[in-house]
Amino acid sequence: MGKQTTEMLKGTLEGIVLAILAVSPAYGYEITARLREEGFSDIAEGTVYALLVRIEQRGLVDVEKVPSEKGPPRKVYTINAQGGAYLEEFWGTWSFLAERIEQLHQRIEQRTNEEGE
Amino acid sequence: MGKQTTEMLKGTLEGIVLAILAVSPAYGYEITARLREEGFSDIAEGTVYALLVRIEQRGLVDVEKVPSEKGPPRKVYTINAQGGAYLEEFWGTWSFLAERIEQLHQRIEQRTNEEGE
DNA sequence: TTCTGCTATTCAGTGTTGCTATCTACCGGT
DNA sequence: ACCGGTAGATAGCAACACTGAATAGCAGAA
Repeated sequence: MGKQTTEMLKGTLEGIVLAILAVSPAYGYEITARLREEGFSDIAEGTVYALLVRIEQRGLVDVEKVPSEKGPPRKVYTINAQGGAYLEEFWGTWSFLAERIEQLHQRIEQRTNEEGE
Repeated sequence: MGKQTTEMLKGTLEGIVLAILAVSPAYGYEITARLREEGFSDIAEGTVYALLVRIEQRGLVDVEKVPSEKGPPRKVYTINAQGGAYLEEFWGTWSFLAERIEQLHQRIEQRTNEEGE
């Protein structure tokens, strides 16, 4: 994965994971798998587990231990009210940023085209 | 500024500044001002200067000292070929991320609406 | 002159975050 | 008994944005 991607994920990965949990509860290993399905192919497992610990400590998710047929018990994470509020805020922040950047992008594309004419 | 915004800026602010420089060369103080105009109202000056040092050391910009009528000489930054390439990559990375997140967002909005019906 | 205010840059220290690498642990099949 | 897949935890590292303060030059007011 590019270094740019890594840095850009900072601050967004948390929201992405919460968004995934908003679709349906999941445990760490599963979340990693879903991330890969979503196209985030190279997110390290360690990263996800560390992130889950963080959002649990902040009280954004509820946790339940569920025995697994295969391997050790799973920690299933469910987004709660506080997490929902945080996610709402996340979308707001994201939209703000995305709009400004999109504007900049378009302004430059325009400039580049004008130069070419 | 919200903590979410701060974290989200990581990895994007660099691209944003390069994008601003792609529109036209500028010096630090001016860049801060432009950022505020663009809507990034609370970015600290110290942050911008530190970032400029970084991109200069990576050779993404050319620097020229220009005397100022007011205050100390200005360091005018111009984006160069390498910086242009980096910026191209930035747009790619950004588009990738923005698409995935937008997808997730829409999936959740949809789900929420279905629930309400 | 001295002080204040604006322009302009620099720097040390801090906190958050994602990555790497490694470790533990449980289970089924060979 | 061993290995591969499932599942989770952790220590150390690097990158980045923020805070707060210091430095520096010049103009006009007190």
